[in-house]
This record gives sequence, structure tokens and C-alpha cells, in this order.
Amino acid sequence: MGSQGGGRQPKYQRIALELKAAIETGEYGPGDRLPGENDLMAAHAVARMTARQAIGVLRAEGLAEARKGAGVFVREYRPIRRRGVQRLSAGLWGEGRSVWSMDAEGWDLKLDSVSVAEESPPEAIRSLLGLAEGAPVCLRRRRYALNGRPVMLATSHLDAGLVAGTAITEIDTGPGGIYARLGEIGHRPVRFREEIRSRMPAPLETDRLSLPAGTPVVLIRRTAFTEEGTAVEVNDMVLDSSAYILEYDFTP
Amino acid sequence: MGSQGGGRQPKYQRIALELKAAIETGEYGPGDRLPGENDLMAAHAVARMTARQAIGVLRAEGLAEARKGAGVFVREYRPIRRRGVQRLSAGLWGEGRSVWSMDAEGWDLKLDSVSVAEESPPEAIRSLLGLAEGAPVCLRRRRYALNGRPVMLATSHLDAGLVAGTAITEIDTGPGGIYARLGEIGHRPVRFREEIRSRMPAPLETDRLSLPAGTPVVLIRRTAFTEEGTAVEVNDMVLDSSAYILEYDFTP
DNA sequence: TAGTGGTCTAGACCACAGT
DNA sequence: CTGTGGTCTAGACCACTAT
Repeated sequence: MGSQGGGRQPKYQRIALELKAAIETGEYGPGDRLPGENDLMAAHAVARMTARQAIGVLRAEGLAEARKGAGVFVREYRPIRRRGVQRLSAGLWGEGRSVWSMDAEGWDLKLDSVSVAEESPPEAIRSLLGLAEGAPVCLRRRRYALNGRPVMLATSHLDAGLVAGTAITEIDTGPGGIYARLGEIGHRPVRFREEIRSRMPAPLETDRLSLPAGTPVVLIRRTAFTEEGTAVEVNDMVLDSSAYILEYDFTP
Repeated sequence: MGSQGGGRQPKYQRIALELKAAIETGEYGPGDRLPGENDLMAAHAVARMTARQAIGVLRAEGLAEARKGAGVFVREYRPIRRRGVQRLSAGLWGEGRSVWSMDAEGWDLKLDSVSVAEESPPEAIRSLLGLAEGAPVCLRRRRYALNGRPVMLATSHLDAGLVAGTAITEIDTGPGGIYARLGEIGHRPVRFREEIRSRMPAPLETDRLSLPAGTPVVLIRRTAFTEEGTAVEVNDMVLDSSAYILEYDFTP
């Protein structure tokens, strides 16, 4: 028949809409198997590519997930609540506890992999840290996993000269982490700025976070300032958007 | 030839990668026209559907935008900086200025459409506002546009009983907006909470924000509390993620 | 009108999962 | 094994844009 055939809206959209409605009414719950390509071809008398396209709509909206050789399944959404302000209270990281242990109340969020390096920073970060051109930064790359599933990548940038000789350049930064160590050398962070963006992930992020198609990432750039107003750390984070709700409390 | 043919990675991914590299090196700048389906078919000796798939990768990542009958073009990214804390300083909205006028420094962000209604709220919002079951809320739906392009939808929910008879139920809330009017009736908001999520847009959001494929939305739910700790307003916002950077400053 | 992207067909081979 | 989704082909008609 070529093009649209019967209705005025594309077949694949009609099929996608029908599937979405079935999910919304609870006919298919989180984790349930949806009709696959062959089912849709038979049920709607369309070609494989058309059935695929319908499924593609749900995938792009993050509603469904295709597992090769197994089928198409309804996605689940159970985010962690990340409190932007309280979690950085000095009382918490000042003595012992990691900044991250509060992230997932009762859940099992843990450090998955760490690497430390010294590199030449991108211009934007270099100028934030107030470093001279060509000055190296200490880079701490980390990945966090929730119940075994990776949910966040974090990369901290610090003046390499400033932190040389401290535990910040070690894999294990010790009790209280980076901020406690910075305090010990007279650069205790007291003020923070978090900048938030969102976009679709780059292939490398898709890979490192095992993201299914249709899941955006949230980017947080946190800059930590000392009492004097100097930026001592820039932490670039990449979050699986389906894993997080960010919360900020403030009294302007 | 069937399946993968030459290399070990799919043809469409190789083609997509090549296009992305060309964008990254600046060969194609923002707004430039990219090779279209026909160009890619000729250049790589592939079928139309394969060329389409390659372009689909760039669209899904938000890098390119297809305009029917015209071609495929490199997307632009020029976000507004939205300061979460300072923008709510009472000094700003206390006398006259709108909370929103600060959003876009020098840009032309303006209210695009407003509607006011009284409805029965969803359970989550009803309980946030501490209302009895079945109690109605005053709903203010607004859309904001930046240089004519819609970038945000906002829906405020307030206790209908509380705001009855005030300008909050009018299209024009008067100088200082909702928060100034709440102050006048003894419910001045002093504390705010913003919760942030991100996901792919629903079709209705895609439509109202004119979003190209591959653009996530950012959801902000702001709850405004009085000195007594009562929630007086819940504002649900839907932002075009490519139009915004959110900024939060705090001293924990 | 010529060219573009949007949609669609009816086949095909492959890698992978569980059935 | 069978069935699944992933990839690919070589055609086709349509609506839309720009000339």
C-alpha cells in the first residue's frame, strides 16, 4: 500500500500509542514483557520495520527496553533522592563519614572504581580553579553503583600543586574524603555551587553507565569554594537520570 | 549482502561516528546542513534505511535536527542560566519585579500564555499542600518563551480556599506576582525546596515545547513554605533541557 | 518542479537468549 | 533448538521545502 494507508496518523504511531495506553492502564507493569516485533506484525498486519519503529517510540521515551533474544520489556523507575545541601554539611564529612553514604537511604550505593591521574585540564576548568596556563590538575575519576548497577560517574579536578603529598593523590583519601584533607591543609571548602544540565548521553557514557536507549543523563558541575572565595575543587558528575531525584532546599 | 558486511561494528554506527567527528572538528558548525539521506547512500553505498539509521543516531543524541523537505542540520546549544537561590530573594519579587525577569540576562524571556482554573489535584500534590481529600486547588498554567521559542511550562498549585478573592485567581497577579500576594494575606513564603528530575518528554510536552527529537526535559517541582513550615504553593515546571543550565549556590 | 525527509513493504542473515 | 531483537537491502509513494 505504501505510505500511511488507513488513518491520517502514521501506523507506527498508532501502534506505539496503543502500547503506551496499555502500560498506563496497568495492563503491563514494570518489568513485564510487551508484544514483540513478530506479535505486532501479526496483530496489525505491518512489516517488520514498521513494528520496530513503533517499539522505537517507546524506547526513545524511556518507557520500554529491548533485550536481544529475549523481548521488549516495560522499564522501571525508582530514583534515589540526592539532597544537594544537607549532604555537604561539614558535620557529616568533617569526621569520618563519606559525603556519599547518605545518598541512598538504606540502599547500597557504593564506590565501584577509582582512578587518580595528573593531567592538563580543559580550559574551562583551569580558569575556574584560577590556574596558570599549562598547570596540571589532579584528576580523581570514580564510578558509583546502586545495588550493582552503575548510576554515576564523577571526576574531581584539583590544583595538582596544592594537593601534592596529601592523601588526595592516593586511591584512598582517608576518613572524610577530599574535603577533610583540604581542610587539613588550610583550604576547607565552605561554599558550593552546583550547575545542572541534562542531555542525551554520549556513547562512552552510555557504555560506562550501561544506559538503555531513551535515558538522558544529568550533568552536575560542583565547584567548592574556600572562605576566601577561591575555587579548590571542580567535580563533574554524570548521572543516570532514571536513578536520581536531586533536591535543593534554600531560604533565599 | 545482509547484516554487518565489512567491519565489525554496524555500518550505520560507522557513518554516524564519521558525522559526529566532522561536527566535532568544526567541519560543520551549528545550523549547518549535514549530508542528507541521499548523500550518505551515495557516499557509503548503503540503502536508504541504513542512511536514515545513521542520521537517527545523531538525532537521538540531540546533535542534529531533520527538517522535512529541507535537510539535516547541526543543532545549536545556547542555554539560559537559571539561578535557583538568588532569583527567589524577597528583595527582588518583594516590590514589583517578576521572579522570572532575571532568568535570561539580557535575553527576551517572556510569558507566552496563562490560564487559571480550579481543579481537583493529584494525590501527591494534595498531600504536599496538606489539603483534605477532594479539596480543590487553584491551578495557574503558564508558558514561557525565549526569543519566541517556548522553553518552559509551569503549573502552580495553591489551596483554592486560601487564595480565593486574591489576584492569584486572576490572569494578572499584579506586581511581585503570586508570592507578593501570598505575603499580603499572611502566608509569605520564606523557604523553598526544588526537586529535579530529567526524562524524555511525553508527546504532549514535545508538542507544547516544540522539542526536536533527542531533547530531554528537566522537571522541577518547587514547593514554597511559610515561616510556620506550611507548604503554600507547589510549582511543577517542565524545561527544555537544551535551553537551561540550573545553578544552585549554598553554604551548608 | 526537483529534492528532501517521512513512511512503508517484503524479503534476508546474524548474534543471542531461553522457550 | 526456536524465537528474539539487530541489521540490511532495494525498491515505493507521500508531504513538504525551496527554487
